[in-house]
Amino acid sequence: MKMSGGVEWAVHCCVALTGVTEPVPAATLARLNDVSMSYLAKQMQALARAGLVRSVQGKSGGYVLTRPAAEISVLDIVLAIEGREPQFVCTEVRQRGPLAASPEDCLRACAVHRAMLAAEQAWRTSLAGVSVADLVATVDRDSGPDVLSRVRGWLVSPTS
Amino acid sequence: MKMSGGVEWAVHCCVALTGVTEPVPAATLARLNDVSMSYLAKQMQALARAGLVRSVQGKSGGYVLTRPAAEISVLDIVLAIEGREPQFVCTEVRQRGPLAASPEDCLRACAVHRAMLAAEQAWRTSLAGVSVADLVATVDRDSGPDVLSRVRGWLVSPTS
DNA sequence: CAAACTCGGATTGATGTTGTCCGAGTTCAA
DNA sequence: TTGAACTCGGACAACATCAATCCGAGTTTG
Repeated sequence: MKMSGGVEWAVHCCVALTGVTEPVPAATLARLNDVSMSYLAKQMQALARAGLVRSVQGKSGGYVLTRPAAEISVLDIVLAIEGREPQFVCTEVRQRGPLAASPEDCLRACAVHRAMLAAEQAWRTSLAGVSVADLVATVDRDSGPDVLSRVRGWLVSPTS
Repeated sequence: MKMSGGVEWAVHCCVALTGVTEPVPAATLARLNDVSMSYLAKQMQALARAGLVRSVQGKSGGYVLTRPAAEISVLDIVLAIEGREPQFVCTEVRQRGPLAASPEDCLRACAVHRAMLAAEQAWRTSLAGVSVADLVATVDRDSGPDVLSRVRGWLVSPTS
């Protein structure tokens, strides 16, 4: 029930990529966050497979956001990294054992399953309501707009 | 990000234990659901450690609910099995790398962290709003009250 | 055209979950 | 009182998934 640590990196990378038009290599993003370059590359590949970023190969290649930040929700990123399978899988215990219910009585999901689905839906709705643009606005409000500006400038021409 | 399969068994066991005053052994609960006896015992131990059920040892021992079903939420069971650690752990990437923010600028949780916390809170709130008594009522409404009655009777004197 | 730089997937090690086992303790009955 | 059977409880392996790494395929650029 623990979320993959790569999700945090992926979200931070998406925030940093806002406002940058040139492709940014995975190695640059890794140095910015001081994390493993190879492993962050794996997360960026997952984002590319999900269509959130576009990968550009070649000498001055890297990753670019495919959509405006306002159209990328945190849920999109989480699903791209963690996968689309629901967190709770019902094994239909009511159809097993000596008092098994008949399959025709189990057309609707069982009560336990429905409670879990509702909770997961609430979770997804909350994440879907926050976009990368919202995160950018929050950071600007908290720490000032110059923080992200410096990050974007560093991504274009990294020093060190 | 996948929920432990033992959670499903634990919730079903709590539902089955409602209305039963005598202790029910783990072996009986395992046969009812046709699952591994030893592994279900592990889940029941976790419930006992969390104080949701009381374990009675000896010849006619077993497990009994400690509280009325209306006072046991699904969240209580999930936390007892999965643990109380939050699903998202912030590693404070903003304080790392060449553009690291100073610690005094990080007194409040970062925007990413807050979004994740809000989603997890929504998930917990949804689970906390469903009690075991609610699940019992739902099953009674869906399949009729005799289904759970037969289960309770079987738990007291199992055949086969 | 060649060289350098990029992404992409296949490979290995660490961590947590799933499943199993046997010993400590308690209750019941003789 | 004594014994025996039955219970829980924690310690023990097997499996799967996550974390981290490496090298090859492809592209751009000079």
